[in-house]
Amino acid sequence: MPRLEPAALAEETSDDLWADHDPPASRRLLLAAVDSFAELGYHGTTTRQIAATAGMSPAALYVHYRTKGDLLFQIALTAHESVVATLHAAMDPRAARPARIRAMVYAFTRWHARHHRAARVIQQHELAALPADHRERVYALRRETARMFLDEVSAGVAAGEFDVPDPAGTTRALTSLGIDVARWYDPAGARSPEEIAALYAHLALRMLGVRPAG
Amino acid sequence: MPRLEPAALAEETSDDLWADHDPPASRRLLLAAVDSFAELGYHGTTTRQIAATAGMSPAALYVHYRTKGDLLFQIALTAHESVVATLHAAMDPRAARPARIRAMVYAFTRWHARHHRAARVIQQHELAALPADHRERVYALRRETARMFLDEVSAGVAAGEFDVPDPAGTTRALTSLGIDVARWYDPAGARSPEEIAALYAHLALRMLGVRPAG
DNA sequence: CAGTCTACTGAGCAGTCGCTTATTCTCGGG
DNA sequence: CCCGAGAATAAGCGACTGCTCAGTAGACTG
Repeated sequence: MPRLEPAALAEETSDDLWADHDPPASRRLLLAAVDSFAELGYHGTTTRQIAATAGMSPAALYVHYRTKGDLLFQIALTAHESVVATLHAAMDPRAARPARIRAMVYAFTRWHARHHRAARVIQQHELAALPADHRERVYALRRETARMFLDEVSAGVAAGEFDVPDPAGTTRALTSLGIDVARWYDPAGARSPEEIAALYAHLALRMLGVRPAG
Repeated sequence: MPRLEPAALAEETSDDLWADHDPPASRRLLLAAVDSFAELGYHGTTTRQIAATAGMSPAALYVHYRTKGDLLFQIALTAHESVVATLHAAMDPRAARPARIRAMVYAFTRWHARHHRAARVIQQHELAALPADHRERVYALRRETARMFLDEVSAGVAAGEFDVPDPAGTTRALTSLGIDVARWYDPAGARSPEEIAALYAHLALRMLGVRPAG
């Protein structure tokens, strides 16, 4: 099991995705929406539920958000931007290749465990409920994430540091592994986000054909 | 890239999950429901949509199914039973360990690509819409699937054939990888279910620390 | 040809949905 | 003390939801 530098990786990005969301009432609505969307789905959640969870009347939601879909868009945009920021922060340009991709997988996986509620909302197929232009903004961030992983893997293959017959497919598997953590992760479960992330970073290096150097 | 025996693996289970569902009208409703649930989610789908897709009046649905939730249950049960059957068929008791787990990952992954619509329905968190006893029957099948993989990995570790520091976590990763295929798989995409399955079987062996024997 | 059964439909009920509107509350500044 | 402005509410609109039910069409029985 590879050792990671927990201190260096721990706090690149804020723990609370919605920390800088003001005013407080608007933030409470967002939090309520994330929880409810994650558990019951976008269509399974009513605006009345969200408002009630936030301790407000049904109409209060429309003081802060134009529509229910607008709430979903705010969640999706914030979450995807956070993923991209987390990845950028994890990529130390001075680090060697295996260490860098390890840090990326670690950060990516840990993000999906920590923010599993938000991650569930955006990975369920309910982004289809968004208007096309909003959906496209989210997809652009998603493509950026995929590209960061693929560039790193491809460069490693070109440099002979990775042994990967199918870089695109393997990269897809790498990211898929991290994303799916949000589906099954249980805060009451045995493993912490950091333990899962460390395991997955280790598995990623194996998938890339990196011999365990020590 | 390991070679798999496509002939031996290809047709253990029927291609059509709903083949033995009679009468035809009931089957058409099921198919319509799977498509619609997969695309719009359980709560995002209306009984009128399902009936219309099946070419019937809204009330016709209730001739064949007690409730909308009953439709979801039939889908979930059929799909999960198919997964278990597919896995059992893939486990050749005479095969050596690495070949057996490779065949399991191959079959499991290919199932999730082939039946990505059904897989999406049952993996979205909408099984929560089922009554507790029905949900429990589905979860039992899911536990059986997980146990089959864990038993195989554990036995391989005990026999010294696999090099796995964390068998439970690695097994979870193995299955998670296959399940998540249903989320991103696109029939119009570059890779066939068989190609994805072969890649994932290969990656699984790497994750288990099996040296590429040839 | 009368009687029976089954698959199916048209019409609609009671309740809920997202969202709007008119009104009241709250509170800092003059 | 009153005022203006944004935050929040009560009430409710029109559309739609899952589901029901009385009734129809058509194939089978005797």
